[in-house]
Amino acid sequence: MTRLSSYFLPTEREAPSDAEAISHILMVRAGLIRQVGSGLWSWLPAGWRVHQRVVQIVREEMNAIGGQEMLMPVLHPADPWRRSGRYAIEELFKLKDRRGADMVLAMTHEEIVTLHVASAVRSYRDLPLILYHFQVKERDEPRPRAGVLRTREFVMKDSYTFDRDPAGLEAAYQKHVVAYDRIMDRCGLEWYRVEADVGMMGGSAAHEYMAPCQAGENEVVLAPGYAANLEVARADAQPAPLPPPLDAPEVVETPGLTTVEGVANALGLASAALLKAYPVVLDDGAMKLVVVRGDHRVNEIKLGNALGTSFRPAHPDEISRQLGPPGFIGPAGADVEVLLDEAVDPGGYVTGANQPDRHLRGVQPGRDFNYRSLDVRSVEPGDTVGGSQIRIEPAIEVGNIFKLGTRYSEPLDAKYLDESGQEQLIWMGCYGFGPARTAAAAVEQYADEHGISWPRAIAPFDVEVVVLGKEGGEERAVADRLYQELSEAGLQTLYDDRDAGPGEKFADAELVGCPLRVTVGRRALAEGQVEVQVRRGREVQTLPVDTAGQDIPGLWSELP
RNA sequence: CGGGGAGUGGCGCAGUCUGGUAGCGCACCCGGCUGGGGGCCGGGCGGUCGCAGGUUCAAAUCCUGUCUCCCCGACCA
Repeated sequence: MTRLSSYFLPTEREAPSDAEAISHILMVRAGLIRQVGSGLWSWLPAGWRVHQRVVQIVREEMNAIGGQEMLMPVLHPADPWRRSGRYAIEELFKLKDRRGADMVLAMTHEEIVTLHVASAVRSYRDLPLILYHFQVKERDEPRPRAGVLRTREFVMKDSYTFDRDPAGLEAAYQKHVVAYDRIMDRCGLEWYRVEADVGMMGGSAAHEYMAPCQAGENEVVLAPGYAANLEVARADAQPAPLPPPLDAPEVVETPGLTTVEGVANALGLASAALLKAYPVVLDDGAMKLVVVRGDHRVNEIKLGNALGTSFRPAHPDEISRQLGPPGFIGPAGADVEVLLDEAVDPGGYVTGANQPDRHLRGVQPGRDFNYRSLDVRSVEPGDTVGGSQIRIEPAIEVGNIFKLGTRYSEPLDAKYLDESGQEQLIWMGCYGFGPARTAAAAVEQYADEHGISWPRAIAPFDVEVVVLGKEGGEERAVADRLYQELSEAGLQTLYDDRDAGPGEKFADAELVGCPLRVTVGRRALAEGQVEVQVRRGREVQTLPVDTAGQDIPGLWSELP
């Protein structure tokens, strides 16, 4: 029984002045969320209903693949985090208890769940396991933003799988693919499963579930049969327009021209006819010269993955000492290993001459310098995959699945005995899902100029009954009865029984965005009808009063 | 962390430059009218102007410090 006259749904006519993202503006205006501090949000009753609906869908799908729900605390002793090596993470909230013991607020639960499994699992007979919980995560984000899109505290479903070997992990991973695909479909979002960076954590595979929308912080690269995070995407570059080859490199004077654009303009060439040199220093102190086409950009994540180690850009003095004047360096004659991007086709290019105010033209990879070939560039609009042009779209990451391997079982000593009595490390996977981001993504994807338009599976209410006319009038009696009938038919119904004008009620209903709005007013009632508006598209139809209670549930079940 | 911006009733804002004891719209409360797209009339409630010092006869306004929030970028195990 939810009557708006006594329900805490504080809608606002105006957007918060500091909000930019659509989901931020609308979720606040619709009375779903309220800010407490930077990156800290309360969920008001209607907003929490949305959150809980997403949670329930996730729970059902996790249970369907054999997940076992549990609950672990948010406050942890620091020790397990020291053992796993994650205590140093800057985002980790650290505090002390009254005795001065170091504590942390959990950003995820690998350490704790692994310890439980380590202490309870003895035998291969105890595996596999899928454990999960819904729990608050705490992260001291450098920059929270856009309402509930990026917060310092949020509820996450995190599941962890424990298997005896890589094949078992693969099976657990595939189960999560199935569950997550279904979750995304059921929530009514547009989504992509994309290849993702496995990071420096040494995992072997990762995918992200992305909901495309304007406020997204990630970029996904799409082509028929292909979807990847821009961080790791590979594609074929458009060919570079190159001048005719030269028999040998020639020096050209380029005084003061230290940018690709400047040199290209001065020589009347396209940027793609130049090579860009990017000196980096690896962990072991070795300098490498990364070379990409002039119109391309080095992708530091791909570069790090290709190198298998972390690195930093070389300092200007290091460049001067080992290569030449910054702005005029190039691979020809360089005294460090050259890592040439795969998108550099054979041909003669303009490069830095490693001398002040000079470039070389007609430099050919292989002939004029030796190199190792790697894919280290960011893909760009115009690139193709399998002959089709790629699209690059912003998206919100709402879920991720990740093969951890033995990253945690090793430091935390999670082992089992196999059939031959040998101790073996447990193979783990971890899988996150954010209900808050799912809700925000749905707002972003389907909002129109009137407000939110929820997918029916995650709307705060299935249907909103709006009654027009005075207290005690016939409209009220009909609406009261309809509200009763819809509730009994199993629809979660919000009843706008406030003493307010029609304009205000319609505006609020469309702002809050329940998939159906039923209007009981004098005009249609005179014909024995009520009006039903489908929120998405705002089309209105009329139904006979007498059968509306039976017809509306069917209508609702047809909605997206 | 770098750059930019903002803190004045619940929300959105003006007032600050040029100091004189706080105002507008919406919301809210009371009464009446109205009743199909945020309606009208009348009467009200509500603010130590983020905080702390200082200057001054007098500070929302000037000075110093500090806290908080937002946006862009960097970062995001």
